[in-house]
Amino acid sequence: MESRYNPADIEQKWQQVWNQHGLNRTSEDSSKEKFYALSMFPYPSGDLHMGHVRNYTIVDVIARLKRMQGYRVLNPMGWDAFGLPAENAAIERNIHPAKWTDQNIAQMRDQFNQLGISFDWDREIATCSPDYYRWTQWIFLEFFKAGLAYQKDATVNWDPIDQTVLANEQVDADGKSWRSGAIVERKQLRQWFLKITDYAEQLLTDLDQLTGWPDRVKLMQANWIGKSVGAYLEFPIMGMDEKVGVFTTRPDTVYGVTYVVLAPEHPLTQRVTVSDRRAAIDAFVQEVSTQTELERTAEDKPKRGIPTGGKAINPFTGEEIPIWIADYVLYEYGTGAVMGVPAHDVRDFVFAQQNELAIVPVIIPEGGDVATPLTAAYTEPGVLINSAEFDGMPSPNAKQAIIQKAEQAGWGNARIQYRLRDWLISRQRYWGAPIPIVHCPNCGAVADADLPVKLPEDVEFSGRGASPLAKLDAWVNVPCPTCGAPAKRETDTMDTFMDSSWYFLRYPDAKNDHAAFDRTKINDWMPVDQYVGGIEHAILHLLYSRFFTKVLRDRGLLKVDEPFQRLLTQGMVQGKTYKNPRTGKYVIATQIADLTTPIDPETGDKLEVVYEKMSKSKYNGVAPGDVIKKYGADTARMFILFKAPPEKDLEWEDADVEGQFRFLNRIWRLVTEFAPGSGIRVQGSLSKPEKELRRSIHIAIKEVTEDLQGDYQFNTAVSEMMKLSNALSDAAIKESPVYAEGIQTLLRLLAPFAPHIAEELWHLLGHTDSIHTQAFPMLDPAALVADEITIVIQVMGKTRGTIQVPAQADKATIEQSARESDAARRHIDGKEIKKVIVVPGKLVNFVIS
RNA sequence: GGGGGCAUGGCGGAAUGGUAGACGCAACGGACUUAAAAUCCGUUGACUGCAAGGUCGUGAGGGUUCAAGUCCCUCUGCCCCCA
Repeated sequence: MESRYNPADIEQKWQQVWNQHGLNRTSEDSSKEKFYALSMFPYPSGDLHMGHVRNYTIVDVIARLKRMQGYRVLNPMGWDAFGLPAENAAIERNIHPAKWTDQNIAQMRDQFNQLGISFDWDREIATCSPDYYRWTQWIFLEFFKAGLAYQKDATVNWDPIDQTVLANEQVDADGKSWRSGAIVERKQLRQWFLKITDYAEQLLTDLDQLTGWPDRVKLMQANWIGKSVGAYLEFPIMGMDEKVGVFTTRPDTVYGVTYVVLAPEHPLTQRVTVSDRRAAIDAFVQEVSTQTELERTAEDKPKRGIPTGGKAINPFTGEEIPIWIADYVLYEYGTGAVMGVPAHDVRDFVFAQQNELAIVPVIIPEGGDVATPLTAAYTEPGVLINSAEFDGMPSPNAKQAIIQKAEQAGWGNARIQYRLRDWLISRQRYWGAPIPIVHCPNCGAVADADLPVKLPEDVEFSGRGASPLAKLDAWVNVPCPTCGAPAKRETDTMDTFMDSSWYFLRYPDAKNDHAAFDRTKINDWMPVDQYVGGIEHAILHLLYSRFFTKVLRDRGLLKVDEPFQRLLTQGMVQGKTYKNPRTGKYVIATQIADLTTPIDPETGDKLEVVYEKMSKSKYNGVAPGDVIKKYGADTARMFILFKAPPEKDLEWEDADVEGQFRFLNRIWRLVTEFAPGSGIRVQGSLSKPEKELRRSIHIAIKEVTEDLQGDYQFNTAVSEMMKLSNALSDAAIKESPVYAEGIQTLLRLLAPFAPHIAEELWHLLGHTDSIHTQAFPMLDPAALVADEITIVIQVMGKTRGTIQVPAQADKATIEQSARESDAARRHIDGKEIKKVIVVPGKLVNFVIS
């Protein structure tokens, strides 16, 4: 039975067999419990990279494990196939986005199969296919019907040379267009939004349901939603029947308001500006309009603002206060205006000092004094002063009391505000799902229920001018679905996050051509039991998917509150880079003479060796195909699983890949050298070495099973298999049925991790059915029982040695043996023992004087 | 600036408050070989000792405890999110 382990021979063979037997097809056996394993679907760039390999390997182990544990498992795959790169390829290489995307998908599907990932390809989806995006459009219309989709003006990046709208990714760090190099302008355009803010509170509170999510992801979402509790207050404008509305979390400081600030874009800006300030204000507004939000609000930048000349009244004090505009106040955020309380807000303090605005302290520390003049803002809660009838009141009470007064007087009310803003889904691009709306001069925006609204295929891609769709008159001009009058199609397409916010709902019923999904099927399979993907999606994709799920639930289309039960965010795969610390340049490894003391071949500088995310520009990428060719998919999988815990970054190291290849070779030899024994039923009494080996076997089962429960510690699971493999090689009882049990157990433990070699060896042992249809090894607790156990001897908490005692020894016996041990006597003889702590099964600690 | 996380041998990483460094990589020594590769056996935290053993040791400092990598406080460094 001797042969060499040659992955190339066996991997393709088994992949074909599994395919033929439909081993990866989702079981519909309703007597089994369901398990929905999901990987974040990739953008079909054409090349599988190591990050993908890691993601999909992790999910595949889980899926294979759950199948062996008797679940019916849904493990689907699809393509997040709309988006900019396809359109760029069209512009640059004159290939149609659809064709380019299809080619890439075919290539990547092939690469997936080489890895031995057990996807159910019968349920494959591509978001760019009309069979799919017709339902994206349908879901958009559900939002539209529910009043959750609306239009308003918003800012876009505008390339003045190419006369086109740019995506954020097409604007470089200097604010220039990727194509024309022109400075990008900001322009207002009427665009579609989804009212995610209506669900802000639910999206926040339901985070508590997500017990299987990493805390930091939940925290990131909570921060993103950004709930703040406070008050809405209105400041009447002098000489006008208008008010400036502001939101504040500190209504207790309202007596310290010495000015109000409007966002430059605020409609009131023009109206409150006095004539001799007009020119200055217009110039400022113009200047600010070219700045990005980040530039305007960055904390290290000076806050710039100018007075409008207009005045408002602080209704609480009755005093006149100036109205300013400033770059750091954003119109999109909150009410687009803020009240200035320099004494108690850091930013306002700086702003007031710069601009010589009044600073009136109204809060002092409890039992403290007013520092005059104030040298910094006092931002803590405290006790009110200079606040009329509220003087002496502590901040928390004052907040309530002041809100109450505002409500009675009609000056404002309590309000909760969220940082979260409505989701802008319009994209002025071709390669996306068209928004199924017709604009009619009589009826306004009308839903086009005749889905799909297909993307026209005969389109010209120049990267210039309006979106390719807007230029197709025949496509744009249609009769209104309601009144029949000549009308125009919406030419914007949807943000690709729309496509990916519901794809997990399509898999359970991927081929349905009369509905997005069948209610029974969706309620059967949802929620996803384990979702795995990169941390980069911690906020947007996951938040949008949660939002969609809740809206569809409220439309009566499904039952779950939350789409993803458990979430695992896997770490990056990093490659070894050689970096010149002086020039900051990366050097290709093959150009370095001696890798142990790397020297820059051009400059002679000593190179730094660091691990960074794999990328072409850093020359540190490792192609999955190359690794598979050299070592096989099983080795690649084992390496990735063993090298680091799944949520941590993983440093690609060729020597460690070799290590895993060696391990699989050891298993290969172990099994091929083993003559199948007399069966694995263990009967009668076992010899001592048999008992010990059997104990090792069942410890491995226990540890691997525990490592794969909940937290998925693949790295330690692999090391437990290594221990078992070591124990089997060391065993002197190769003829024993216990040894046979060990070999078979090892293979079944290994099957989810290295599916090909496990299958091959399983068949070499004479089995005719697939190892992947076997039950995962079950723990026999009786096998774990040892006759003797090791007890640690400590003196004053320091370990001094160990003793062996019978497993069933009681406390007194253990203590007695411990006292008599050499280890203890060396340190306790002649000393007074003050206390003895006996932890049965663990240790004895002597406390001496 | 606010919030969160992390820090363990030469390296990746293990350790329900109970023998720190499992498992692997690298390194070193040995066996096999004409030689090498592969494989197998052994050593490998530091210091000390002929040995048995001892002392120190999980970023730094303090604390709780019979016992701390693990819990609490302060600090330093790095990473992430938000601003």
